[in-house]
Amino acid sequence: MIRTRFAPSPTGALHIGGLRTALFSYLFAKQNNGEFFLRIEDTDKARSKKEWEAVIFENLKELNISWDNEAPRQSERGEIYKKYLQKMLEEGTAYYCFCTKEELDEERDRLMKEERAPIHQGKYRDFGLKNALKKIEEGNHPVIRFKCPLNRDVCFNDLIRGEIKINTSDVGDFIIAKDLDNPLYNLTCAIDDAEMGITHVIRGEEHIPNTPKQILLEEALGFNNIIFAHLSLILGKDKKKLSKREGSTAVSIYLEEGYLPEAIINFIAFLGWNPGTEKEIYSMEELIKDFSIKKISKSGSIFNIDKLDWLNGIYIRNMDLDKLTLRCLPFLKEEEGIDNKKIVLALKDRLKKIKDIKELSNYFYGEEVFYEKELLRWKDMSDEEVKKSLLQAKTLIENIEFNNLQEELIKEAKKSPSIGGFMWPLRVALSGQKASAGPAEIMDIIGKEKSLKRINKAINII
RNA sequence: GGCCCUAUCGUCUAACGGUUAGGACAUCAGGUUUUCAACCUGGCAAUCGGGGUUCGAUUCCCCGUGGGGUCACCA
Repeated sequence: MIRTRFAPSPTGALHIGGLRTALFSYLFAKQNNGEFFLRIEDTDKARSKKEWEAVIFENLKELNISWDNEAPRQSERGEIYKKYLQKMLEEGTAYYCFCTKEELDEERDRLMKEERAPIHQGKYRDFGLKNALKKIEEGNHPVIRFKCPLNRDVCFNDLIRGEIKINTSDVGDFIIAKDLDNPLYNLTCAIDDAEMGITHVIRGEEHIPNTPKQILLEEALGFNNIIFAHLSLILGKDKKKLSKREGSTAVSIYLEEGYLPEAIINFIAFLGWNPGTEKEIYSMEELIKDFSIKKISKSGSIFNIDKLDWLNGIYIRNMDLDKLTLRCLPFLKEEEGIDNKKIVLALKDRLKKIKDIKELSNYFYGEEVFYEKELLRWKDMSDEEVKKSLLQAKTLIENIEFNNLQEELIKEAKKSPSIGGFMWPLRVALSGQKASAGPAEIMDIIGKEKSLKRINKAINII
């Protein structure tokens, strides 16, 4: 059975790149009737926070990405890692290293100066466990390094990039644990992937340099091989990797702004993948069906918010009105006699994201609207003409039922010199806006009394 | 700097080695509309450079160049 996983560190919000990794892993597992797991990589005790963990869970749920089983926390698996570490130490695939930070820094600087890769040369590689243990007894605190095989090519077949080959001389004796109780990423990752029975690891390109390390660890520990697929990065406008630190990369921000989960998923899926047809609107079910790891593109893609806006607009327009209204409610005011559902209907075509409705709906509420007198003027009308037009509208409105407003207005407008000359001043009188919903829609929402009040005010301004 | 990844319109991308290099977003123009949206029609716009291989290269190979990643007692 195919098993994939998403293994975030709870050191910050779920970000766009992480979401895509999770999504692709999820899609791949589900389309193969496999399992998709979550794992919390919180070995960095200082930076990991339970709050972030909660946010990540919450965001994934809201986006409809569900996982199998409960997500294990690495911080609770210390004994397991310890066992493996001891085994490696005994078998000699790992060793204690007593180099000090200063020593290491010095070595690093020297190698850089020599224009070589700053890879630790393994001073204590052959020191021997017995000697090391004695040194520990004397009060030294070593780290644990992997004893990397010398000058060997590590090859793996990346599902997206094909064969990748890295020589162990470019890997070096990397640190796998600070001590027996504090294992580091590469070790815990290799162990957990094996213990969880992960078959395919789909992750970001930044992990390519970690892959040979994990493969070497797999070998040393006698685990099965895992198949890797490395996704290209999602880039910012500056063509640099989207950084966790920028607020705008946090998935939660997009959710809060009112990007619909379906739209976000659809958009993210198309960042670096497409079905090869011209179909662009995809539900999660359709994605599971059509997704193909072979069609994932190799080059990085820039996060283009314009396209998200467009997609989100489509989802908003296609949404059931009641559901959409429910979504909009947090951004709308409450006023007696005002039907918010009607406001949503009147404005939905103008929304890029749900939150937009907050600004766009202001003029429906309250008694008065404020604006410059000049705004009431349609093209080169004179003051008298504007006033006359508004009076004409006033008379009409006083004498009709609010049933077929649009029809009545058009009928009346056709009697005047120009339709615009009638409609524009009326619309501005009602909304106070250069751009707004139509006068009929506004009056239908705010009612006769408020409409007349606003028209009267406009007449007085002129 | 070493190692690794990568290269088609501004952006996301399509194209068994043979296409007028296609689509979408953005943009521009027109239509519709009282305005703004929405909607419809149309336009502009790309194969990084140089060598090969081949009858033929966006596609395969090599070398440049550009971009990115990584080289932590972070993950």
